[in-house]
Amino acid sequence: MVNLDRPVRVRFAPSPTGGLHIGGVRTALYNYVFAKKHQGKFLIRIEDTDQTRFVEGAESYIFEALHWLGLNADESSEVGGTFAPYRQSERKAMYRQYAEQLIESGHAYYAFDTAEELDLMRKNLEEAGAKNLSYNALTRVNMTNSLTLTPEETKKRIDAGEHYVIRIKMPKKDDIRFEDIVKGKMNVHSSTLDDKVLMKSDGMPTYHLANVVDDYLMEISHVIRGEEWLPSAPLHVFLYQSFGWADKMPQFAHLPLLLNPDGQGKLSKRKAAEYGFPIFPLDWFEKDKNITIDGFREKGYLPEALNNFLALLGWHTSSDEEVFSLEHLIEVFDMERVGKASVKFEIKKAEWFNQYYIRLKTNEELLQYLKETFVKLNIKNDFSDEKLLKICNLMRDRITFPQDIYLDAKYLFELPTEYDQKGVAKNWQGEGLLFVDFCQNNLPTLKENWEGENIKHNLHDWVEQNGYKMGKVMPALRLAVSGASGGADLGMIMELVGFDNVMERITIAKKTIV
RNA sequence: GCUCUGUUCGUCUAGGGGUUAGGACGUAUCCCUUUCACGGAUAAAACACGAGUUCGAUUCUCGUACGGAGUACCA
Repeated sequence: MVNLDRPVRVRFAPSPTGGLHIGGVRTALYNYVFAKKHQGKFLIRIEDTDQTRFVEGAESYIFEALHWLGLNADESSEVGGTFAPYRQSERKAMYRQYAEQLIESGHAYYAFDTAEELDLMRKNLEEAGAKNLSYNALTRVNMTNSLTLTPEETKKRIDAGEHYVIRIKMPKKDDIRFEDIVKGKMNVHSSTLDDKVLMKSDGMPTYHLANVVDDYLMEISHVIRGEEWLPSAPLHVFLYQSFGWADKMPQFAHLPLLLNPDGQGKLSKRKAAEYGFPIFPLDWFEKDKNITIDGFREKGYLPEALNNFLALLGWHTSSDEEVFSLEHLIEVFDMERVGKASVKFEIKKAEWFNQYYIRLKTNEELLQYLKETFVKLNIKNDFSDEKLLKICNLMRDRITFPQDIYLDAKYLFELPTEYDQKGVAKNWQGEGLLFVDFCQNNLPTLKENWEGENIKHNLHDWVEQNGYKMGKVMPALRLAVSGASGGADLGMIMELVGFDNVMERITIAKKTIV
């Protein structure tokens, strides 16, 4: 059950380590929608406690992506807020006191073991046939920490500037229980958990500490995150208890993971590329490799389509309704209806949504896309807006992406360079050729009234007068004019291309097609 | 390995002790059309397996199989 006893405040907490994974985008979406649904606040907190993984530009990328999707934060490192700062690196100083509080209350301890010693411990444990290789209640008694050292020795080492970490002291036997909104009742025995590091030797907190402290301080009511966090949730619960914050503990909701289309593993960059779809919302430039990873936006996906598609990956209403605007999603969303099972990411439906939302656009909006495409592909054209608008109208029902207005109608902008093979074999003969000749002779009579509908009617009349079969004859003309066997209304194509151009195309076709 | 977790058409899912197991995407066919789309119609397509409980189980329980996650001084 979703607990709504206190003001809803949720956070999306990405790490600025690279492009934002599409799974993270979905997490942000669910957080946003949940917050808005309950008149709550949606915050974005940057979890940059790992200085070695920090990537320049990743944070601004995250904000740009979320803005594009309309998932704007009420509080964040970008817009600020009463709980600022919202960047953990800027909160560094405040974590230590909490870690020390835990040491004082006996819930944590200092540990001086080096990486080598840790490796050695694990190796020995493995050789001894131990099934649990972790730093825990059993093994900590053999390690170098404030539990095995005298207080004096511990102090001496710290004062001497020796590197140390602070670890949680996980109880030997204790049941840790909590209720997850999507997974239900959880019960984990503390003996299966380890003494996770809370404070790193560089003075930075680990995710676990920072996350719990910040969620508490920022009065987060619900933690909505990916299922990969489920195994560490008991640790987080234990931290709340250890701090004495049990009554302020947020409610957890662990979202099912997005899997590769073949179901093998978490959705990965590699598999996404293999299956030919983006995994990042926006283009992401990887400096070290000097390559750009495709983004949904640049591929032509509309934000409303992506949101709609993502919303349905792991969530569904009890009705058959599947088309939701963000606003509508906020109305109908219900966290309790989030599914438990992981979800395979198949792009097909996203394409369908894109096509669907494109058809909802006005011709004027499509015109903007067309112009953007021209700029992007460096295409020059001397068509008037009036003409371009007609092109948009002509193409709107047959495209999946905005750039298709141009890409699928190239023949409107340039002379055909090749002719559809199958079409030629099938239609460039007999009646078809006769009809093309007929058109070549008679089209000039329409020059003064060169308009799609008029051309079409006359074409139809001519077919009838000559006793030709429409299906035999029109494809040949189409071939001559556009080079293709399929496509938009031929009359309109001819109007848009223009009389002189059509005549030229027919001449060229007769010369070129053999 | 260990801990956690999951399993309804190809995919996303609805449903839930007695149903013709519903929808959407995709696929196929048909209608519309000069063609391609759009639109409309139709079809093929699923309860992982085995026990138990029950008059009855896809639905509840337990196992099995298979999948996923975690297992760092990363988040």
